[in-house]
Amino acid sequence: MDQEARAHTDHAQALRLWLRMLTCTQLIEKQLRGALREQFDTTLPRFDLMAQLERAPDGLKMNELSRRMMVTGGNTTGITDQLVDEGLVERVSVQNDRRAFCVKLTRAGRASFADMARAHEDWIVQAFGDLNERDMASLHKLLGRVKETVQLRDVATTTASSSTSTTSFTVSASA
Amino acid sequence: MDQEARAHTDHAQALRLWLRMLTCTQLIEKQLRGALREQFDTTLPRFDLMAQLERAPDGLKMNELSRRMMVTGGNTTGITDQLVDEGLVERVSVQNDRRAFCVKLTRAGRASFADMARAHEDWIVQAFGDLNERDMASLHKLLGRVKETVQLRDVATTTASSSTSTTSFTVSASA
DNA sequence: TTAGAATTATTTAGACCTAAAGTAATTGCA
DNA sequence: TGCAATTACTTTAGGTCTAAATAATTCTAA
Repeated sequence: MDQEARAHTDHAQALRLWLRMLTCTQLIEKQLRGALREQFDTTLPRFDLMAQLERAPDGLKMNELSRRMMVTGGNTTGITDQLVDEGLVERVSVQNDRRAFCVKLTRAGRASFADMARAHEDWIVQAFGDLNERDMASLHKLLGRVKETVQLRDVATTTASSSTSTTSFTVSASA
Repeated sequence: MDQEARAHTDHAQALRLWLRMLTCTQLIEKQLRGALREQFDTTLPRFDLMAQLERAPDGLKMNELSRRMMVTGGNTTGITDQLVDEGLVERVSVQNDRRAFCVKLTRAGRASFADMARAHEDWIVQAFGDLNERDMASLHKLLGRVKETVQLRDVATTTASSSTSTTSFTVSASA
């Protein structure tokens, strides 16, 4: 009975926590989206793609770019197409693999991103402006544990669903 | 110089924190989306809409429903249409205001939601499974402060943008 | 009372995103 | 070598989401 009561509280607590986390993320995303639109006439996914490329000066292959953005490949294709049309990004063919492209920021892309990144940084700093360094560190750490838990689960489920009825060897080999 | 160095660290810290928070949310959302699809052949927005109605037994007007779901009205119209077609939700006309509808779960909708809510609860509890009650309380509290900060900013910007160059009277009147 | 402002919901155009299927190139292996 | 499996990317179909425009109703104030 005591145990059941505690279990019940835990569930409600976890649900409340999830709702709050979702709300925070959505509010911040909404603000970023609006500000990017107003001040730079662009969108969050386009900014995200360019941010990934900025961190990878040698460029990224499409599949790696999709993985880092946590979106599907088809989606990445579309956004890359736009940015290529606008001259902010370029597809470079890869030596020894004619299937793959390496996507890079152009000079114009780097310049454009630099402007946006400055503003973006300010927006984020303001969003967490009520927290001091210790608070941020603590939040970062707690979220790190959540991330680990969920990532493990993610790997487990995708492995399980992509290999129905296998030996333990196959599972450990693919993991 | 010392101050500049600290400011720089703060910025990087806030950015890392934001990226981690975004990643966590996206991972959990992705898992929920997949599970709802596999086990109940439905989607996250549909589930969210029904969850809002479950918490409001008297039903909600479309604009209030949109506000709570934090999406635009047009979006809510589309999802509501689907659920009405499937008999899970109903639009009831409102007394004294022929513009408005009150959206409610039907009996079938409540039953359907009850099943999904049980599973949803388990998924969320698992996502935060590595945290004990104290961790969750601490995370909840920190996110609460972030939420307050961002919500204040949100109100400020929407108010400002909807009233260009006005007297302070007009601002306070529309707020 | 009545014109204009505000509110409520929907429609529209377009971007985003996914899952699944399709195309082309590469690798592995018998 | 030949061919199956894999890999890289794109295309397609359909749901989601936004911002802006539209239509209907209600409110407000002269």
